[in-house]
Amino acid sequence: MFSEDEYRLDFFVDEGFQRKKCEKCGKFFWTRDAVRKTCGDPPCDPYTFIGAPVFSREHGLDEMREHYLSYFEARGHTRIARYPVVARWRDDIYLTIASIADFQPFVTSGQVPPPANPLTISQPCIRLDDLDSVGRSGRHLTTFEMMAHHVFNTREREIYWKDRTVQLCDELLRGLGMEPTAVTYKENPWAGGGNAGPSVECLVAGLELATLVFMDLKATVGGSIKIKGEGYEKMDNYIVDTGYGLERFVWASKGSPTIYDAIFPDLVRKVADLAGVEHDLKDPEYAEIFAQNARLAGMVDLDEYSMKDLRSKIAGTIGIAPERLEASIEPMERIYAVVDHTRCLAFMLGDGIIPSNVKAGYLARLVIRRTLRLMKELGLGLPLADLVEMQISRLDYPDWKERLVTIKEILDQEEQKYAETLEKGRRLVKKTAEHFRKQNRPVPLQEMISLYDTHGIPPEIARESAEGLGATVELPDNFYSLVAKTHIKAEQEEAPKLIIPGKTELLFYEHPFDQTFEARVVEVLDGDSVILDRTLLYPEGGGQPADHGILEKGGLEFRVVDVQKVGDVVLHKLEKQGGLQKGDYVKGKVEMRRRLAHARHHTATHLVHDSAKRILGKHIWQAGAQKSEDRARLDISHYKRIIDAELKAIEMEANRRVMECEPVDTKFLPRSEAEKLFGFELYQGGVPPGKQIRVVKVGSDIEACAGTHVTNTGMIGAIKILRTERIQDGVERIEFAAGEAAVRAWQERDDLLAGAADVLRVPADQLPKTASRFFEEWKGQQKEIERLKEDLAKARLRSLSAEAQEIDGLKVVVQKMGQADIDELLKAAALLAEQDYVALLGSETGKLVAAVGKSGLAKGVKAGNIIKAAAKALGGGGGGRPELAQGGGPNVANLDEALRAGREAMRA
RNA sequence: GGGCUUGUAGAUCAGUGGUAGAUCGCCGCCUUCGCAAGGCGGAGGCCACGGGUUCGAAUCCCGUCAAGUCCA
Repeated sequence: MFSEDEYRLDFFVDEGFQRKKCEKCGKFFWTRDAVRKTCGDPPCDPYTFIGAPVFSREHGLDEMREHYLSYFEARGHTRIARYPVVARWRDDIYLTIASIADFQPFVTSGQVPPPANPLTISQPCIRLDDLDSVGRSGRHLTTFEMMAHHVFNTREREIYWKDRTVQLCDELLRGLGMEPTAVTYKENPWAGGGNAGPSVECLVAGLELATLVFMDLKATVGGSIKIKGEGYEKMDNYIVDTGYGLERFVWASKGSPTIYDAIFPDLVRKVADLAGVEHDLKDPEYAEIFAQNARLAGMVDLDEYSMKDLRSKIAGTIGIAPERLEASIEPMERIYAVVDHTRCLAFMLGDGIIPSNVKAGYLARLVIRRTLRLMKELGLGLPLADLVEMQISRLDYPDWKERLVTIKEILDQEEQKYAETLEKGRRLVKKTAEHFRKQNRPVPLQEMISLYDTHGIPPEIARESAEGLGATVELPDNFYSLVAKTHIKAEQEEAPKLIIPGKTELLFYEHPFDQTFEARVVEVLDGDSVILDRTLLYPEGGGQPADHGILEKGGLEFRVVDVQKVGDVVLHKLEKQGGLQKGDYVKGKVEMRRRLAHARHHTATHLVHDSAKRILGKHIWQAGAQKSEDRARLDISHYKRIIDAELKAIEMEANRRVMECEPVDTKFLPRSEAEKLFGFELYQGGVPPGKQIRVVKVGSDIEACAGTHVTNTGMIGAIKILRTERIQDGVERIEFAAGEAAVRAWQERDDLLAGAADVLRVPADQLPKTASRFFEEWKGQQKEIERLKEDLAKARLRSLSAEAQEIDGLKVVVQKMGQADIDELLKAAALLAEQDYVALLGSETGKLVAAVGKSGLAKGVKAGNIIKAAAKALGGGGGGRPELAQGGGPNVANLDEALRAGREAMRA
C-alpha cells in the first residue's frame, strides 16, 4: 500500500498532529487530540454530533453550499456550474456519481485541459447502490451534492498538492466553528475506475464529512505499485480529487436525529401531515428513537445485520418495547424515503432523463415505482407528480420550472403505466395461485422468479395476494440474488485497439467541396491499407460512413473502398492488394456523389433533430444517429409515440428550414469555451475527444460534430420522413431521406400508390375508400361462402346416404367428392356422423376426411385409423379425433386406392 | 447492451398440429307499468404481419412490427 511518507505532511507536523494506529481497526490516522485512541470512523467511534452539533450554528443547504463555494473562490479557485446528473459525456456510467466524474475521462487523462484550474463545484450526484437503506439508516440518500475543490497538476506545473489540500479542508471546518481537536484524518488508500492514490477521510464526531484523494496512479499491466492485486504506475498528471458531502455538513451543523430532518424538514413535515403521521421531534423520547436508530445504523453495514436484529437492539438500548419502536419508526422510514426519492426524481427528470426500460431511463423508472409503492403503503392519495413538483419548486433551477408541464405529464403517465402493470400482475398471480392451490402444492420458486423477472411483479406483492387466495408460496430470503444468478453471463473481451503513431492531415474540413488532392504514402499495412500524410477522404465516424474514392499513381488507379481513423492517422483500405509503396506520391480523388449524399443527410439530421425539439419539446435529446447514401435515421428521447400529425409538423418544419437557405457555420473552438457558450446541448452525438472541438451551427441548432456538411441548408434540397419506430421505451427512431434520396422516396411511394390503384382500377385518391369497400365485401363474401358450404353439405347428405353400404352392421359411406375443399368434406362428414354413418370422403385435390358415428365409436372404429390408412396411399398422412379426422397427400392419382384402403380400415 | 414474456371477438383471457371458444359488454325478442335481474336468440375474428415446415399451422421454426418486464 502506501508508506507513512505519503501521509507525513508538513501541515500535519506544523499543526501538531500525531499519527496513531486505531486500537480497534488498526488503521492509521492523524489527530490533534493527544488522548484519542480510535480513528473516529464508525464502528470504531459512534456518532456524537446528534443533539450536539459540531459547527457553531445551523446552516441550510443553500447557505452551506454558498459558504463552501465562496470560501474556495476567495482562495483562488474558479467556481464552475454543476454538470447534469445524467452523465451524457460518459459511456461507462449513466449517472453522475461524483464530482470528478465531470472531468473523466479526457481531463483526468490529460488529453483535454480543465475548464478552470484550480476549480470548485457543488455537483449533484445520484447513487442507487444503497436504495434499500434510504430512509432506514438515518443517513443514506439517493441524491446528494458533492462539494469539491479539484486541482489538475502536471509535472511542468503544480498548483498545489497534499499539504494545501488538507490545510484548506481543515481551515474550512475550523471556520465553521469546529473544535480543532474534533477532527481526525484517517489514512485510506483509494482506487477506482482505473486510477488510484493515497487518500484521507476527514472524520468529525463519527461522521465522514469529506474524502481527500490524491490521484497520482493509473492502472498499468505489470505496474510496479500493487494495490489490491492490481499493478499501477505514477501518472504524469496528478489530481486533487476531493469530495465534501453537502448534506452531511448541514446535518453536522444541526445535529438532528436524521439527515432527512436536517436537509428537508419542511417536506418531511408536509408528507407526514399528508400521511397522517405525527412527527414531533420536540418530544425527547420520540426524537431519541430516531437518534438512536441513526447511531446504531451508522455503526453497521446494513447488509450484515437484518433489520430485525437492529431493531431489537435499538429497542433494548432505549428501553421500549420493539412493537412501540416499530410503530414509530416504520411510517417515518417510508416518509423519509419518499422525500428523498422525489428529490432524486426532480433531478433525474429535470436534467432530461426519460423513463424507459433500458439504460438511465430504467433507473428513473426503478425509483418512480419504488416511490409509488412507498406512497401506497403510506396511504398517500395525491399524484406522484405533485410531490415532485414540491421538490422542483424549492430548488433553484429555472429551466426545470419551464419544463414542469412535461415532467408532470411523464410522471402521470408512469403512474398510470405502473397501475396497469400491477393490475395485469394481479390477474396473473390469481391464475397461478389457483392453479397450484388446486394441485395442493406451493407456488414454486421458478414461478415466482418468472412473475418478477418477466412480468415485473415484486415477490412480496405476489405472495400477499397468493396467500389471500389460499395458496402458499416458496419464497427464500435470497430471492433477488437468485434472480440475478439467472442473468449472469460471461463478459466478452474487447479486441485490443490498434495503435499507430503519426498523424494524417484532414483536408475535408477546410475544403469540403474539393475533389482532388495530392498526398504521400506514409505507410502500407497488410498490403492494402494505406496511410497518407494528408487526405480529403472522410473516415467513418459520428454515424457517417466513410467516403469512397480513388488513389492514382503513374496512370494506375486504386479504388478506396473504406476509410478508418485509428488514433490520429487515417487508413485507406484499397479494393485490391499491392501496387502502392511507402514514399509514393499519389493523386487522390473523392467520389463526390457519395460524399454529397452523406453531407446532405448529415445536415438534414441536425435539422430534423432541431425541428423535433421545436415540435415535441425541450426534453428531446439525440440518442443516436446513422447516415447512409439513401437514408438517415435519428434516435431521440421522447416519452410517448410520435403521432402522425407531429411527424408531419416536424417534416414541414425541417423543409421550411431548407427553403430558408440558412448558412451552415462550422468552426473549431477550445472545448471549455464551446461549453461555456453553448452548454452540454452541444453533445448530442456523444462527447468528442480533443482540446478543440468542431462546432457545427445550422441556424439555431448548435452541435459538436465532426462530420461533413453542406454549407447551406438549401443544398439539402428536400427532406422526406419515411417512418418512425420505437426502438426502446422512451426512444423514438425517425428515418428520413434527404436530397435526391428524398425525391426517390417520393417516387417509390407514388409507384406503390399507382400500382395499388391500378389493381383496383380506381384513381389513387379513391384508394382508401375503395380498399375498405373491397375488404368489407370480401369479409361478407367469406361469410356467405361459409353459409353456402353449410347448405351444400346438408344438400349432399341425402344423396350420400343413399349410397350407403352396410359393413359389419355399420352404415358406411365412402365417396369421391370431385373438387370439394377440406371445409366441404368436413361439414358433410360431420353431418353423416351425426346420422350414425361411418364416412370417408375424398376429393381430387388430395384431401380426405373421415367421420364415425355413435355405433361405430361403440364398436371401436376410429376415424384417425381410417385416415391414416387412406392417406398413406396418397403418400401423405393424417390424423384427428376418433369421431372426426382429416388428412391427405400429394399422389392424387391414387385416390381410388386410398378410399379402398380406408374402407378396409373400418373393420375395427 | 443483454435476458425473459406476450400479440386470438369491443374488454379480459382459454385454446400444445386436426371444423376458432368462454366470460363480460353490444343488439333483438320474451318477461315487466317502467327499470334492474332473469330466459331465449343474434351480431361481432385476415388468430399482429411476412416467409418456412406439413396432407393440414392460431398452435412448430425464421424474420418484421407492436407491447410488457428484469438486469448491467
